[in-house]
Amino acid sequence: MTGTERLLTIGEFAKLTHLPIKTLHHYHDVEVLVPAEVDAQSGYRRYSFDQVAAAQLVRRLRSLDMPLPEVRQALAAPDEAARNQTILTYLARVDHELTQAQLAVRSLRALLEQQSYPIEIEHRRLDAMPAVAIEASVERPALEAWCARTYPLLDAAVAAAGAEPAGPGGGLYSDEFFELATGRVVAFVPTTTPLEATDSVGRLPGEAKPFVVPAATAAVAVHRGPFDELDRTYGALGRHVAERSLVVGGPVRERYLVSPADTDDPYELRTEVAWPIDENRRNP
Amino acid sequence: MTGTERLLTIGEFAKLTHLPIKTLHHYHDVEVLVPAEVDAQSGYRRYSFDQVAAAQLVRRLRSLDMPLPEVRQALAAPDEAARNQTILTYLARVDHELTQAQLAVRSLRALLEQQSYPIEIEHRRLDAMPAVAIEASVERPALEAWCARTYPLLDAAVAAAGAEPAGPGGGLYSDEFFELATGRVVAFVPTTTPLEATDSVGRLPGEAKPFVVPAATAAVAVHRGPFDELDRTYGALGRHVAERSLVVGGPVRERYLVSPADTDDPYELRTEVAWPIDENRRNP
DNA sequence: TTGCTCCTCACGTCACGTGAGGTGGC
DNA sequence: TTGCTCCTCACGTCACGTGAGGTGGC
Repeated sequence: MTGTERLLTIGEFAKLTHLPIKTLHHYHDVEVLVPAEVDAQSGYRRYSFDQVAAAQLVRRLRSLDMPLPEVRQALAAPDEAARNQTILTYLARVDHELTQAQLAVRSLRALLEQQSYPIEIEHRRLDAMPAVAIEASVERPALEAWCARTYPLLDAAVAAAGAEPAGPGGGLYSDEFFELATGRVVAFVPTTTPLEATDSVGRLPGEAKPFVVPAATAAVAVHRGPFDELDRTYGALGRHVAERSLVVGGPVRERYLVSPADTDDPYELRTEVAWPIDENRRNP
Repeated sequence: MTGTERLLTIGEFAKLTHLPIKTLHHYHDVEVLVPAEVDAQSGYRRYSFDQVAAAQLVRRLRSLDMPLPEVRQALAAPDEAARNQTILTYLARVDHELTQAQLAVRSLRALLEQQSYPIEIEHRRLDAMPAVAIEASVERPALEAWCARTYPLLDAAVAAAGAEPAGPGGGLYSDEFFELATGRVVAFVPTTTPLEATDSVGRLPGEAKPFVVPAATAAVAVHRGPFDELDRTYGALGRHVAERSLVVGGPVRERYLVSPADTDDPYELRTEVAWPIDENRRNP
């Protein structure tokens, strides 16, 4: 019996942690779980008992699909409080995604049972609107989080300018956003009067800028329900436009009549989708 | 205006369905969504309006992580009823997994908050037990489903033999099962008396065979809670055994004192884990 | 005619899993 | 000494994503 604790072979460690050997190899490669000791001659990995707890944590985090780089960071946290904070933040994200997924299941069941409402489309003249806007290149999966950050900034900018919002916020979506899954998005909040560009320090904080949502004629429909069902409304609008050989006249715009800021129930959401058309031209 | 409906370019189709062009390419490659028409000269893909609904279904199924081969099968179903059945079956699976994931989140939160109970280990002599058993090579992720199928078969076999179960069912788990994530598993249900091998037709239905769970001395602990937290108990047992330089004497065995057949709440589950040890030998 | 859209092909990514072929340890 | 455990290395998998380099369509 020496003072040094017994070390475990990779096979023993696998049995204790319920992590397959090949997975442990991988975690060594990417430095998520580095063995306490590696035999210089044979290359045999040896793990300490103290690594069992870490390995079990990795297994749990991976079962919740935390990416390995994030797992590595969590394990490398300076103290337990910091580590727990990282993990709890991630768990909040997972919680939210699980709720979304459950809604998606419900939604798909409803779709299969033909419970979906008919989509009504009308043509409407949209007047130009003064607004405050933030523009960015956004990746599709990050859109929701981006909006959650951006609209409060816009509201703050409107308030800071001493103005009033003139209606619900909205967004313009470039074609690339849909075709390449990443592209320009303009988020705007309309104002009663046009704002001037920053003429005194702090007038429009952050990236917010005065903006005019251009006038347009558009095919318009109101989408009811969660954002990830928007494809149904887009499909109906696109079909409507294409069947009539109408020419698209600019980026699609959405207005958030009932937004996530107004309700927690995705089925209460109301989104106006406007598909601008060029009245002076037709497709052959 | 001809009788043929207008077809959509891939860009238009992407916009309507919210599927990126690159993803549509991939779905063409693997024949999940084959364009209605492909221009022989240019290779340009053309999609029909009728494909929009299918594409939206694919998007929804993929957002729920249905593998593409399954998506293809669902779309290829002979009629709508068959298609819906396939999808609903999958949705039930997803529902279950989402619930499990939510439990995993809760469990991890509890772990971080140190809410875990202490694990008590005792050494115990386990007598040999007559039983009925089914043996198979099982992959780790499929274990739960395999057990759900197998134990009812064993119960039926015991009943068919006119015998009585002599206690809760259990399993023997080979080392490869843990180390390679796939290996031999024996599921058994103990019987009051030894059964004879099939001596009349139908005596022991299916793959069920008479079996004797060998006697052993073991370090034993009772695990409380969901199966995917079993690594905690395995870690404690493994540490206990290794620290005392005990030699492992055969496959780990579990007994399902309170099993999923008895409760729907994973926190009510009780699993006895026995780690056999060889009393006549010691590690150096 | 000029952009713009679309094309193919090869390679990258993420987290492993799957052998092949070979060596170390009790 | 014989298995058994463990090793590395290269390649495969799944569902795309990322350029490079090039052509078609209005």
